[in-house]
Amino acid sequence: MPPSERKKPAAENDAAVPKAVVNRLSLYLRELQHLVAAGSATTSSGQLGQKLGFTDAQVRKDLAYFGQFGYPGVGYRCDELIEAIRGILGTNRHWPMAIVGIGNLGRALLGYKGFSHQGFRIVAGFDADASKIGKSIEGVEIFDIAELTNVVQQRQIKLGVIAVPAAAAQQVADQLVAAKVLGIVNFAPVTITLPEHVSHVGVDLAIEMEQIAFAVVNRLSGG
Amino acid sequence: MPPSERKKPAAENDAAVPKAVVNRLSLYLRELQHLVAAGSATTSSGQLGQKLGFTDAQVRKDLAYFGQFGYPGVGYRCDELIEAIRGILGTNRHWPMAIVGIGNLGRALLGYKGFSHQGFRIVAGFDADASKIGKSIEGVEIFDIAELTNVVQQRQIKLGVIAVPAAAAQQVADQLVAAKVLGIVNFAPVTITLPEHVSHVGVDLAIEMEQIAFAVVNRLSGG
DNA sequence: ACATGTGAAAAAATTCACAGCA
DNA sequence: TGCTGTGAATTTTTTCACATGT
Repeated sequence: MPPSERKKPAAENDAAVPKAVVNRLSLYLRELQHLVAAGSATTSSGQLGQKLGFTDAQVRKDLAYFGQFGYPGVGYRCDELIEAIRGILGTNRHWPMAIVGIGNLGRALLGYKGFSHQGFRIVAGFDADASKIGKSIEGVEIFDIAELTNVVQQRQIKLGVIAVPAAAAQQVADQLVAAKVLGIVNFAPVTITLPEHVSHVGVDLAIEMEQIAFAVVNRLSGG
Repeated sequence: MPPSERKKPAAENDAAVPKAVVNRLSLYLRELQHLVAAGSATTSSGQLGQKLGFTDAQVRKDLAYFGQFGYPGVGYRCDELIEAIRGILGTNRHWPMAIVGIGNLGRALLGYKGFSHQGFRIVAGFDADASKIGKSIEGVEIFDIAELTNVVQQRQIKLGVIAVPAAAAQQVADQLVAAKVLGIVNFAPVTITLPEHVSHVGVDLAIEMEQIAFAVVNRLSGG
């Protein structure tokens, strides 16, 4: 019998969960999946923390936001903790998603293998370039961006990924919001403005490089 | 006369600068460059913060880690602050870099236009696949990964980008370290272990999607 | 008048340290 | 014994609020 929620109804309105905690949760999940692939059945906060560069207390405190998942004196059963974290993150559900902008980055995202394991399925691509429309790339149909609202509704798309140039990003974001996606990941190097009820995450490849440059210039090893 | 450093020698050993501060610095820089492109000569902590969703005090405190860059009663001169931040981040230098792994993502990175504006120049690609070696993609020569050490030294490559499958990432990281790169950006979905003196940043596309899933499931709008 | 820069206060996140259970 | 879960202490980060400079 898994101790899934000996106390807390997993993600109650207790307190706002810091974004950093959610990010670490994803790292724990990734590490747990590697552990299972390597044949481990159980692990501990100490082992998990060591692999990722966190303290054992941090691992336990992070999990404590959501419930009690371990066995005192023993540790955590990997498969149970994986399922618990997937439930918390929502990656045990199906997430139909669309990529908008089929340039170099858009194509790379269409072919990325890592999404399917966490419930993300790319069910449409969009572009304004007539030479791409109607084609199928990596098994995904590419539509005219003018069809976005229709296709998002027909295919029940919940998440949109913006991979267009900066100048077009806000307009694409507006179209995705109008089509009623629930969340947006923005790869364009610009800040987009969205209504409160639409979640978003921004990823800027140049900014990641800038972080490494700073770390090097200041001789830091941080990750 | 810019007030560049009325007090602090920009990035002294005062105190460790939080990673979150450095990340926001990159966002300020991006926003300032958009402001200049839009014709603004000056801005203020309030305006900058509003565009990015931070308070004015936060913007000022972040900059205060590195010196005094503003004019009381006036604000900041965009061009001066841009140069100051570029100096802090180190993006006013030249950063020869290499992409290891010329799959979908590697190719997208080779063609990414956003790097050159911040001093990053891709001067080599590496792959183990004989059909790619010797070719030129997006104007970048692709070498056999066995040549990594030689090429890194010949071309004075300072940063390495890992875009290989998870199973090969640690080995590639070790090769980059042996070739004496100063920093590594890892796109493989695995935690890599590096010596203390090599800086690193990890970017996992699936984890970014997981963050959006969590935000949606918990009806958050955070970015 | 207006916006910076900065001590002081407040809030948040992390680490400590130990009771309790397997 | 070994490891979790968690209050308490500590450290870090953010916000406040105002003296200072233009």
